Amino acid sequence: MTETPLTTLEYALLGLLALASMSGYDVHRLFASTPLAHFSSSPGSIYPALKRLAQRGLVTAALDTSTEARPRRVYSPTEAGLAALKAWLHQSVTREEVMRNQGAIMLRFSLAEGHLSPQEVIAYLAGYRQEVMRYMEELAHYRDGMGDVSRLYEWLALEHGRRAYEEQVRWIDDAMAQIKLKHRIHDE
Amino acid sequence: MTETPLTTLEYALLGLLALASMSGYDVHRLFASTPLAHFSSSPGSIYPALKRLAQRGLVTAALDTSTEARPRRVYSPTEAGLAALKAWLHQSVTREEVMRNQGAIMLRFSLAEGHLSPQEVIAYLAGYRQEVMRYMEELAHYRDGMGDVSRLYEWLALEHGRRAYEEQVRWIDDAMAQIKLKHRIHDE
DNA sequence: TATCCCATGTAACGAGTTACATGATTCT
DNA sequence: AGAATCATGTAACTCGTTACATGGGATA
Repeated sequence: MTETPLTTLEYALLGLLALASMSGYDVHRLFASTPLAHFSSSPGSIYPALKRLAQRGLVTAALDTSTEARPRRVYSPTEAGLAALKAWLHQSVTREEVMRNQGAIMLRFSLAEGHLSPQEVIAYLAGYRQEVMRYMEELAHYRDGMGDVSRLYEWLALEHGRRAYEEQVRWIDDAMAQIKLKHRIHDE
Repeated sequence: MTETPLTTLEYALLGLLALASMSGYDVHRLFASTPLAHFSSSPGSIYPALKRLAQRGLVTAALDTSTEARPRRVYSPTEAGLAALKAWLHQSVTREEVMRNQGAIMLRFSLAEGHLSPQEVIAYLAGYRQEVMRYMEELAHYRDGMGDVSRLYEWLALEHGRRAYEEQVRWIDDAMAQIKLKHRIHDE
């Protein structure tokens, strides 16, 4: 097998279609109107991605020839598609993602509804927190090696990054608390 | 002319070479060791990018045949290269960048040293602040339209974004204060 | 002797962007 | 009547990623 993994966009599409079957144009409108995950709404990215998913057998297209001038292709995930989505949602946050693919981390989180149990989501966030903390230590170590603050702008840029990660940890803590509250989960 | 703009990576290279002439391998080591701007350190991205810059006449390569086994190609920016860098550094932050290219914003800031006056950097940050505020208003508007908090994870994800932008504003304010302090610039 | 690091590159591939194309329907 | 919107797609292009190639010097 050794199947190549899907792109972030493909997983996003899979997650959306799991929420509700829709056409490529529906996806386009969603991406154009939603500020959440910032994917491009260009047809040149969406339609080919849907096609790829269909070729892999992860989604099926139902032709809606009812009222429309052009037949709308309404996509739904297949069993294999749902399985792939779930497998992806179960992946814990990696250091790599913390550094350069923060979008994927939040995408998995926001698509977890209905696929992961509250306990699993909390475990996911706990892993996320750990990776952020680990990376922040590394950043601090690097900054210590920097020594003088001769180049102010560079130092401030580093501080910018550090603060962003700090804020992430605060958010994680609050998010975990809210999820626990909603589902009446207690520590220990 | 209608020259196509450079990629973020190419501007980063130009900015680094303006700080100090170096070879592709030096860049590789820098990218591999520095957590700052997270570019890939793979040779497949760096060497072709340097080549493109050379073809455009923005950098020149000096062959260092002194002691090395293989001749090192040490790159330096040309006059045209420095001009292109400066033009880029003078670009103010756009809404587009705030949404999906935050890295470029900070890259320009951290490379401004020696190219922009403190006043210009402060103006840059002020523009940055304005765009973030504007975008945050849009986010708030969108969230109000969301209404119920039935889908907790989606709501929390949105909150994550909002907080990140809030933190950015706080950082901008602190950064501006520090720069003003250092250069003894007073308001009004 | 063998393996790692220096230092350069190339080749294949994939995915996203931009721009274009089509044609019906609804708004002005 | 003309413009914008719905709804689909394709083609060219560019850039970055991965993997491979080379070959000398240093290290074990």
